[in-house]
Amino acid sequence: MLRHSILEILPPELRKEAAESIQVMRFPPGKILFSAGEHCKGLPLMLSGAVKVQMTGISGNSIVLYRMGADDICTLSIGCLMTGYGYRAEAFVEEESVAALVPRGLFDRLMDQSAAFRLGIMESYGRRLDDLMLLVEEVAFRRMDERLEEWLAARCSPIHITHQALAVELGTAREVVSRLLKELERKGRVQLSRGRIDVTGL
Amino acid sequence: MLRHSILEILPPELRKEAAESIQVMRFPPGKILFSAGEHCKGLPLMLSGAVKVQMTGISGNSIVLYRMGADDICTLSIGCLMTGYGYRAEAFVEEESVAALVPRGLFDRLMDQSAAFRLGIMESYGRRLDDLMLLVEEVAFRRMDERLEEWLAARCSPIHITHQALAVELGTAREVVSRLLKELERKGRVQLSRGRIDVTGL
DNA sequence: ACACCAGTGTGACTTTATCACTGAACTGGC
DNA sequence: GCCAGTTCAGTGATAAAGTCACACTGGTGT
Repeated sequence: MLRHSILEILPPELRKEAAESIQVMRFPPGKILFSAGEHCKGLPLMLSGAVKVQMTGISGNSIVLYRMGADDICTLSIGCLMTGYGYRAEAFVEEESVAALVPRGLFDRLMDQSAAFRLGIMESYGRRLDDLMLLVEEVAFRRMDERLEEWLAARCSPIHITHQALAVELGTAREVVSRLLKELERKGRVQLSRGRIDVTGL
Repeated sequence: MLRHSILEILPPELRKEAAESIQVMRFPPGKILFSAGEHCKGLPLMLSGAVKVQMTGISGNSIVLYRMGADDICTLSIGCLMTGYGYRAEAFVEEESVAALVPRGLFDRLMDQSAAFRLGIMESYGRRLDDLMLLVEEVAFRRMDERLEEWLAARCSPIHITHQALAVELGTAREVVSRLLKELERKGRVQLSRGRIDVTGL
């Protein structure tokens, strides 16, 4: 417990409080950490695993905004905690994850007393901002076929995903993904089957 | 000097240090606060005015990411200061602005010793994150004609802007804006002239 | 009065999004 | 095994948006 991450380098008094008030939770893949509209119950500090954060527009379409991994603090939750508004996005556990749920009071004390904790927070914010800026640029200006090929090239070959899920990754429509993939298959670059893409050469 | 904002509620010792090490600067409209690739020289804390932050993609197209106003701290600069990387975007002064340039050392001390300052930082980050998430959704899923009409409706009538600049606001191409505006003019909703749009009814 | 140039208009074409529907592949029950 | 229900994938038709190329126009300065 509390073996990892930012929390292990706290000064002794804080470590004690942390050990007492922090809830460490384990989330299985598929679990929804929070959904849109919901209110924040505590600040998740990721100790391990992978969580994707995605958002659904008024149109009903969704897009993956970014992913959180070990040592990330959920910046979205900080915002919700501060403002009291509900979440604007939803978080979906992709790989078995362990997260420490930091209550508000402790969070404030940590911010007050640990420079290392503050640094961790700032880094998480920085990463998120960067991710989102890059995403805006991608979505606004880059071509779909390029983005799709990059996405495919970035993972290892038997990729298990549906066209619908891939469309959410890229922020487009399922049909668009289907057509582009079919085109790639015609060119002999991938091989398609239900729920699976084999990359044969990019 | 230091009459405003977060800085006026600091404890006395910090106020003194702040007054000594902070440079208050005045920027005229049109001035570029920083551009892409540049390195961060100090943390701008906006005291008044308006600055727009925009980014240019590899394609050469640009998009306005968000705007900063009074009491905003430039979150992008925090990231640059921490990581040492250059800016990914550029900041353009729209209205005469006054900003306090906080050096790194003072920033760390402020974070350490002022809860109010920390809160201000977190709020700025929260706003930015929110702005960007909303923008991603807009760009990815919403129709251009709707977005254009909303943009027009949100300001008061003789709007002085070129189609090119409007395209950057919305993250699209100049031609698209020209055509949509022409269409609106045909419908009698706006009246177009060089560098100017009169909204006659939306 | 003329040259120059930023700003605008538009045709032709490509890419992407949307709608509507078909069929194919898995699932669970019987 | 066979069938019904469901999820996933393919595709035509059409509309919206982006790209490229080029013409025109209104203002500026000389």
